Amino acid sequence: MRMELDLGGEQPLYQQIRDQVVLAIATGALREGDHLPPIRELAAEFGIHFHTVNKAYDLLRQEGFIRLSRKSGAVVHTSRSEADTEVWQHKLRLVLAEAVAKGVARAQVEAAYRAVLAEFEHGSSEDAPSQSGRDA
Amino acid sequence: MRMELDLGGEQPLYQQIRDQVVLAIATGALREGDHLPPIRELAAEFGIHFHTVNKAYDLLRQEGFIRLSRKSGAVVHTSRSEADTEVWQHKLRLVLAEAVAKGVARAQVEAAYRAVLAEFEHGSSEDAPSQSGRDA
DNA sequence: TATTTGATACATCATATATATAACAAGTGG
DNA sequence: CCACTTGTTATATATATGATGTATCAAATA
Repeated sequence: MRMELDLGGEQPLYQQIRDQVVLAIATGALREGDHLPPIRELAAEFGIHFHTVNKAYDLLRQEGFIRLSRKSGAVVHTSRSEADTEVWQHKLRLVLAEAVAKGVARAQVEAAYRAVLAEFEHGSSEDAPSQSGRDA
Repeated sequence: MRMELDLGGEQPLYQQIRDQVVLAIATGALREGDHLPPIRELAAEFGIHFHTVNKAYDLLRQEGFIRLSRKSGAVVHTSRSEADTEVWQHKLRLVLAEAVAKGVARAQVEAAYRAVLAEFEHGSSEDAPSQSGRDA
């Protein structure tokens, strides 16, 4: 997976990493069982400290997106039962509120919604192979 | 409008205030021309410093949701040309990515989406929604 | 003039972010 | 056994952000 970080951006680096991974999972660039790069390796790639990457990975683990172990490193873990739906539903409500409050037409909101879901429609078996770190 | 702040919460107070106002506008609780409470008054109501409220109002002004003046105070300003669509579209993409990455069924995402938009349907202008919605 | 309004300019304190260095623990392979 | 990689943890430091405190200013108004 390719990742882009905005050094000196408004958003924290660990949050950016976390978001990129979530997006990669949603688009299918990362799938169940895929390995994320080791924290030191990813840190070196971006020229940041491994603690920052570690924080991002730890956050992803807390949210249930990956599993961490000294044995297998960071592994994508998508098979999740219905968990905290309130979290993303609240975020969805807020972002839609922003659009509506800004007077964006419902049709345009709908179009954006469809476009995003279409982007995340990676069926079940296609996509490009994930070339990240090591892989089994 | 009623507002609830989570003191000591994870999110900054000024961000919470900003979000509450945006939500109020989306739901129709706040409309074009409505006045927000003076910063000192709102600060006193929540027991926080007026600087915090001032920061929230300033953020809302930057985003174009309200207008500030010593004359009229803080006034809701919804009639706005569709400008930065990239901002909320990017947020929408991320929040939908979270849901998809967590394995939430598309039907459930759709239901949440419909429910939120229905909540924001305060019979203003815009285009009518496809009346094929159902409950969550 | 006195009051209300947002706007600013300082300051302090606490927390968050990011880096730096070091060490530890578990697993792998020469 | 030893070297290496992996995530994990512990300090420490520097900077940025969040929130408060105090004070003042500027424009509008009663």
